[in-house]
Amino acid sequence: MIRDQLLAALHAALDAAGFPTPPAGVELTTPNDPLHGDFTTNVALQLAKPLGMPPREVAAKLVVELERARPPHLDRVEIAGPGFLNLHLAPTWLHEVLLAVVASGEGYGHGHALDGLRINLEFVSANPTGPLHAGGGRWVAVGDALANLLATQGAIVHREYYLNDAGNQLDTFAASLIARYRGEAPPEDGYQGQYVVDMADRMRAELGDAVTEEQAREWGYRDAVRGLQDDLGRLGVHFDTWFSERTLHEAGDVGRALDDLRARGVVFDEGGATWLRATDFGDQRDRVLVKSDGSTTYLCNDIAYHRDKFERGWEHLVDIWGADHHGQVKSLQAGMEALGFPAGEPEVLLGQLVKLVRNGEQVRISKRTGNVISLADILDEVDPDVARLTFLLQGIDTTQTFDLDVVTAQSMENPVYYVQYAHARIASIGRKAAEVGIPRRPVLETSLAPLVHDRELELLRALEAFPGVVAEAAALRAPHRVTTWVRDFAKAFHGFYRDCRVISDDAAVTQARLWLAEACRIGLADALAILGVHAPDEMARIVDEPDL
RNA sequence: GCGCUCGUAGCUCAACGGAUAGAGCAUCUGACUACGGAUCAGAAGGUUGGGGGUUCGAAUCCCUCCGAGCGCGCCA
Repeated sequence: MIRDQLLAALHAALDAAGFPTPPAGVELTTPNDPLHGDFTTNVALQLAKPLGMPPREVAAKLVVELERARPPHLDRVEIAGPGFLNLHLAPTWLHEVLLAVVASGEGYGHGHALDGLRINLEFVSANPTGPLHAGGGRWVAVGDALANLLATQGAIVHREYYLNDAGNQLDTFAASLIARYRGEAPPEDGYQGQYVVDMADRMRAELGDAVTEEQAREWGYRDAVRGLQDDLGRLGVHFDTWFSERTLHEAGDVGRALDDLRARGVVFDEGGATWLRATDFGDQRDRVLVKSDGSTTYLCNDIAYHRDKFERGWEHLVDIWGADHHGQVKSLQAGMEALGFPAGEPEVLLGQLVKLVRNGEQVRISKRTGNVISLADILDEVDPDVARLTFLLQGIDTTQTFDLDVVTAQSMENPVYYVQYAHARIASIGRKAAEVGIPRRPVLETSLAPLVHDRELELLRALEAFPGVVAEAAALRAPHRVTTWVRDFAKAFHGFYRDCRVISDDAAVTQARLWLAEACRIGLADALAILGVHAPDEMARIVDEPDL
């Protein structure tokens, strides 16, 4: 595309002027301010020092060469500020962007950086001891969007949920459930939440009055998993694999992982326990794998689990964890490296937790103490699209403040509707055009020359930038960058809609703008698809209450 | 004490090492006989926690101090 052509022209200009290519390569970016041109490069600044020349002088020589070679669409080159080279292009280059968008359709913006890479993405993995809590929704939304994002770059992405169904959390939970079932208080360190009482009632309705502790354990586990799947279903998230920790033990995989580690000489016995030489692989201290009572630690099981992921054919592992688990990252990676897997596997994305606020005060959530605001509670009050986008508004490395009052009371003001409204408006324009008998002619028979308004060019510039935004968001594992782009893009569209009437008496302008609208629709739909948010063709009309 | 992640407008958050740090909300002022007003235009709002350093250029990288959250088990 145009970027490649301009880069080639820049390299040619460097050659012609007798300048070397900067070690970091030639950077060609789009300036924030349109007054600074369509593209800008800092090569002159990068070369000034090694060449021992003032940057503006370097730039001047490059301008001469560029004007001689004249890459396509180039209108003029300006030297600005300390030595930036600003390339101003004719609007025709943006018309080519429109054609590219329309030609790619729903796949516009996708890249190939991860072509064919088999990625296993594990996220959520909350214990099957109760419903997902409101803050857990963050990992649902972020994980699913990240999976979509990695897939746009050609990766084969597998969504996986790990069920800790073998540990003592489940024992504690079962003890709490049977206690409630018998009308007793749960153990002191058990699960105090009201939802356990509700579960006990359901269990009685289903299984009768003679439930044993073992039956309660199984029923409670199944019911909790069913509840998790319901919650995820309401957000439209589907996991390809629900991996049960039990099956790992039953298949003997934990033992095999240990055998592997022993064979590799990376463990030692001390104090009746078996230790991993984790410090040899960068961990702060060595770690216990087998306790003196013969049982394996969580770490040991987790190593076996991640080893299993590789054995199932996944080439790269990505885990999304809450930041409260960051202390385990190095240990797991040390264990995996000790097994001979590449350093840095699994790639762990640490997400800061969600701070829930209600009535201006922080709500501490704990399944144990029973202070639970569940994701389902949120979804009872707001649209799933609102919930998803709310969690996708910001990067995961900062704590998110989720104000329940604001999110519910101002649900209608959520940015998701602003974006969806832009999409619905485009569909509405299409309906209107059909209504007044103006069919859209084939794009290749349409002159795009009428598209010269600032609003129109702004939209096309944003569309041109979209593939880069997606590629970068994928590389940085930052789905919120797509959110930022689509909000800005919707804003640009609403401005265009206001200033540029699509359907008018001017047939040529109408045709060009119908195609521009279609390109915008594609951009909005592509971005929303990554975020897992619906792109509706129409929205319920809001009827304002008259002021009293 | 050690480690990880942070600190940006009143609030919630953006910003590839680039040019005058941007949005939304809240506040104030305006805009509909036309494709959906869930919209648009404008105003106001900042010493990017403080201080050093690297760089042509720092919110971004390095050091230090202050502050916040989280973690430092033969728990899971």
